[in-house]
Amino acid sequence: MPASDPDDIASLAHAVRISCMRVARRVRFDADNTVAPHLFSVLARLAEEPRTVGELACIEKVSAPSMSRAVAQLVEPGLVERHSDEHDGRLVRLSLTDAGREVVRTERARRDAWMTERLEGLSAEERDVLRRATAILESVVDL
Amino acid sequence: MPASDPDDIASLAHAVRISCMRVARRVRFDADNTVAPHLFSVLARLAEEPRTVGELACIEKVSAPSMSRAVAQLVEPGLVERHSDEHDGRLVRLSLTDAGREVVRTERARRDAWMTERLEGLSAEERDVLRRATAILESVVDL
DNA sequence: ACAGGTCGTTGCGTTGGCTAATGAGATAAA
DNA sequence: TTTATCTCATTAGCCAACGCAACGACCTGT
Repeated sequence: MPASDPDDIASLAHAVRISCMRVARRVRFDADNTVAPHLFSVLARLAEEPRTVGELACIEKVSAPSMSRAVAQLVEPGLVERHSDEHDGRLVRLSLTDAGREVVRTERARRDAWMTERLEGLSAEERDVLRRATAILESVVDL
Repeated sequence: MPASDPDDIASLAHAVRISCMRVARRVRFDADNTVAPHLFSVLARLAEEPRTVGELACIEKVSAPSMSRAVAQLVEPGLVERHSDEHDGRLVRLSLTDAGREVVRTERARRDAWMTERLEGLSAEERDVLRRATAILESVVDL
């Protein structure tokens, strides 16, 4: 049986990649963002847990100076707080303010709304396929 | 039956969105690109079929001037050709050169390689789920 | 105490995005 | 046919985000 046909897997890989990239693209575009995409990305990271500038720069794959500026833009409107580390004066601990958490919450709701709207047009079977697919994709990415 | 449970759809929407965005993110970061991302995106569109500057700008959701510059950057190294339209002198028909097609081919191979590698670890059933899921996602995005 | 390393910030050049304005060509009306 | 208008692509000029280089502040090891 052709279950492991290499060519088949390659074409599937292409299809999966294209689909995911298109979805991500649409989500980013359709959301007329309150916060700039790269700034929201930082907020989302800080929503997980407090971090330093260097950690954020590494996670977001940008240089330390770029992240430093991004953080400054989030501190200015009061979405992020700076705290100096007790044991190491060089470090700047960053965390969300209540306002920052609220921005993350509403922005996520808006992004999910776009997808929800489109999924409502699907059949129960199609949604079940997607449900199983997301579980598989998560395991693949986490790898 | 709970097939249309609104809450269920919302949580699925969130899961789908997150999965797709994570995959897209990983693909973008892991590929140390030969061609800049926004330029490759244009090449990929032209690989589908020849288009005009305006069409590309619309598809890629950028302004006409931005697309004009991007096209110029692709024409300069000989990846894209300009042809004036026979019936309408204002239009600039754009198409890939052989070199352009080669760039698309190798770049896609490199991007797909990451995904292929991970999909090889899956079972035939899991791959089938992904195959059906991509078809569904395409229809959802095209909507 | 001091030399070297790390963390964050600032200065500067590059690049891609936008809007406004321009030029070339099509199109419709007088 | 001539003129006005509209469309497409490009140019000009500005802004935002990035990276690199350089710096100041602060730890760490000798």
